Amino acid sequence: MQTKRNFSAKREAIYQAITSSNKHPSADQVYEKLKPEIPDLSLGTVYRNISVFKEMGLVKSVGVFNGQERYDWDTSQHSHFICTKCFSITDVSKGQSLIDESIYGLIESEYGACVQSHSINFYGICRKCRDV
Amino acid sequence: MQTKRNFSAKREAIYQAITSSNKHPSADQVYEKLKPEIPDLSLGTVYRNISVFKEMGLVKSVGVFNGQERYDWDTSQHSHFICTKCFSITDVSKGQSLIDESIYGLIESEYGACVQSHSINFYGICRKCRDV
DNA sequence: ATAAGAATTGAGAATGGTTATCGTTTTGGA
DNA sequence: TCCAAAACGATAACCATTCTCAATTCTTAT
Repeated sequence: MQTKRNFSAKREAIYQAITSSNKHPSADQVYEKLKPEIPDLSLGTVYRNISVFKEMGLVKSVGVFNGQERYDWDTSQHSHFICTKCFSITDVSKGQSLIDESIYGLIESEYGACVQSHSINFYGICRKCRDV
Repeated sequence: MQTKRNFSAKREAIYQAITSSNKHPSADQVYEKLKPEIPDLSLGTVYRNISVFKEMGLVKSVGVFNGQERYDWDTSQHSHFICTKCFSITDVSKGQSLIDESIYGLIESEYGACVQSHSINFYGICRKCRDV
């Protein structure tokens, strides 16, 4: 019954850093978070392993905000709220579908495209930034 | 009755390059498009003027795809289909709202955030790439 | 245990999109 | 015309990300 992943110590730490919160960190944020406990960690290693996670389907990109790509360990369909001031990202509408996916068929018939997924982002000012 | 913008020749050309199609070009695509007719155009000027357009509200960002920011002259609410192979961007659902904006209020009450806008992107393979 | 080969890593160089700098040119009033 | 502001080209700087490569660490068969 060996389902445990066979990750290297650093890969495991990077994966934990991403999955241990819902902050949707950038590569650099993962790096800064781990630096204290793993002083000999290289930023390149963080990027390299995030690429691995993406290929494995364990992690996906939320998008590029403020110049940095942000990552999400929750690959199920949900939306995000992005603060345009501090660029914090919050999960929204977990479990509920905000759009009727019959729109996929409409787009396919109108444009001849093959629609595979969609993303919905909300933008505004988060509570913290608003309370300043 | 002087509503004509007072754009410099190059600013006007850059604006025309963006508004004359629905391709949602990147800065570099604008530059390459104009280069033949304006040989002494600088890429920096393209970036500079797009920033001006953004500040004026004439143009907004569609997002960063394949490492390049893409721009849209149509600032009304609509969605986009992005081909994950060639990164072409197509307008979708012009005129129709795909989500119930009452969700704005729900997000605001649940997270204390101030929601100002949203974007919906569809991803897949466009007709051209599919027909290859 | 051990050796060979594969996978992983750190350090730093390279890349590429975007922004900033600066000296020059152009523009638009007074 | 004259002057200040705006816009420009060229290029350097910036910064997130990717790549390179030699060194290190795992795997696994023997």
